[in-house]
Amino acid sequence: MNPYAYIREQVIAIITGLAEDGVLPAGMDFSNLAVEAPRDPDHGDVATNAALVLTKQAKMKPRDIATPLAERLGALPDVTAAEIAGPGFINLRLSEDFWRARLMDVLGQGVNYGDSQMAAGEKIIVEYVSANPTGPLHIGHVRGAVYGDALAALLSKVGYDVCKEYYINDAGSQVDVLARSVHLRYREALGETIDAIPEGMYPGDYLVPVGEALAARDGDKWRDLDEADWLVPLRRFAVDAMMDLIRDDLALLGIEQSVFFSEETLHLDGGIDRAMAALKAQDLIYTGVLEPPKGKTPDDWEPRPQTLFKASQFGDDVDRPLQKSDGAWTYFAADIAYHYDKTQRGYSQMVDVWGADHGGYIKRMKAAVRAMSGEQASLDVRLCQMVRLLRGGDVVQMSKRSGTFITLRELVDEVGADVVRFMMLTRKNDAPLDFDFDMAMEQSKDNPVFYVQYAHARIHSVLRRVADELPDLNLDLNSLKGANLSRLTDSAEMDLIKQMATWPRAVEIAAQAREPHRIAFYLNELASGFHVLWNKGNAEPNLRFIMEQDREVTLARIALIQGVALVLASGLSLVGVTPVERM
RNA sequence: GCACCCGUAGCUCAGCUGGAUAGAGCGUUUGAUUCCUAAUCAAGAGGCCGCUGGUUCGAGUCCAGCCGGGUGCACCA
Repeated sequence: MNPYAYIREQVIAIITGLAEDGVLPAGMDFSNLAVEAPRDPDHGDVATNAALVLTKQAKMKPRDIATPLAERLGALPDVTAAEIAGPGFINLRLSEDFWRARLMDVLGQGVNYGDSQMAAGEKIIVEYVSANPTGPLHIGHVRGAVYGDALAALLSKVGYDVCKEYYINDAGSQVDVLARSVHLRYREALGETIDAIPEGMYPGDYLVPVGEALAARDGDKWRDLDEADWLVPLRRFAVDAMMDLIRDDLALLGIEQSVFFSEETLHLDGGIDRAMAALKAQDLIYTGVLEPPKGKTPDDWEPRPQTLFKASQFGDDVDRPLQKSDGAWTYFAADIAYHYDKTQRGYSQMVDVWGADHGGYIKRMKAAVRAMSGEQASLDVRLCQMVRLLRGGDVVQMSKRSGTFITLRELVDEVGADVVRFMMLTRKNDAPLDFDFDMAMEQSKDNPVFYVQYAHARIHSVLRRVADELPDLNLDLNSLKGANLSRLTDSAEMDLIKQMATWPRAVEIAAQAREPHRIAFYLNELASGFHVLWNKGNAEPNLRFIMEQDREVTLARIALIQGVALVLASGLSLVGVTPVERM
């Protein structure tokens, strides 16, 4: 149960009752009515702003609303105190048994605790990574990959039917360059000496095995042909090889997308034509000449008629070209077709995860989605800001040209997938992030991953120990559900239960905001709550988890920390981090 | 020149979509280890929430305008 949602229902029921009794006007709008935890715990367990938000509608003073409301709230069985505070807040204290019942929720639902029906099976598509298939993934891709994957998991948790998708840019000129680079490596594999990789080709060693594989499969079949004869088949071969590489890279982070959508298919099977026809049918395409960009005009600027999409009708700054001067479709046209395809597949909610350098592209893409779906579909673009690598306090400079960029594989090899995933979620996605190698390697509370994992491992350490010391005590979940939780009375114990009780709400808020980093922050706080209780046991031996002379209290405390372990484990798996049991 | 993102403690950042006396970690000062993992915990100091107006019972949060930082700006992907 989500205690805040539950109390909110009670508040609304009471207000409705008061309206029936003529104390308050009927038919008021409750959309702004909030029930949440007050910042200051001294103000109670939950607080509601009901009297404040209704004051205008009811044409009554906040306190005149709050007084009868608080009176009836105070009479609820779960409420031990209801007081009016400040400008008209009502602060409620809930009974300890109410909170203890929340621990039962956790034990009863296990890792499913916190699942929500917020989205009730709605379809949503999350597209992320979508790196060009021209080489292995590097550090710049990692953040979007982790963010997108964690977001997808979070959306599933609240009931969405999520499709995780990768858009393969396999139709542009960069894959021609890839094919030529592979042809070069192929000739090399057949025994030719290649001095230096020419300017404008991909120099990376990762293409050496691709050339070798091609030679092994096809022999010298392609060696002496004209480029026109090998470009298309080699492009396909090379892209497939790169996608295998990329899938392997993603697997290192535990990321597995279900659909890999090829841009090329849109060109081949008429997908672009269909999308363009849909726009044309609404008279949103025309031929025109764009103004030169303000500020710095490109040197080779010349006015030329182009096929344009009326993006400005849908909130974009200017209309956008769909065809290049040579008549070929622009990337934007293909992108429109790709999103059109998503709508045709039944997705009216789309999330795209992009790098911050694509920020200027958002308006036109959202405009296109709105236009071609007749305002039925919406696109949400989440930008991930840059990641700076720090080592020894210095920024690690990276440049593709000098070959000093760090690959995803190198990063995972050095610090491990768990650390990479968690660290990438310690900032909200639209804030720049510093990834500090020294902190990532640190095995202390400086490292947030270890801090949370340590709490989980510590709990399992206790569980092992109690099994050892009290072997006849039954610790399975059913026995724990029978524990006498009224033996949990210490403030640190109750605080921990209250923290667990906020998990369902934390999940929903994070999903609504599409901010999985909130999960990482929640886990840090829950881990902290556990460490506090642990240390309290150090100072006061009667607060330890294992009390050999008092099996009843031991069982209750084991139930408590088992609950914490369950929430930690489900939160960690939500962000894709292993809940280790031993460290 | 325009668009988007950011500006909160010495540093790095949260702040639950408008709530009460603005929080955490690092760093700093002080303290806790015969004890279930001290890989941890407790306490103190530290603030013009970039600036100025506006909206209202109430603004770090919303709006406008400035200032400062980042990203991007026909046909490339």
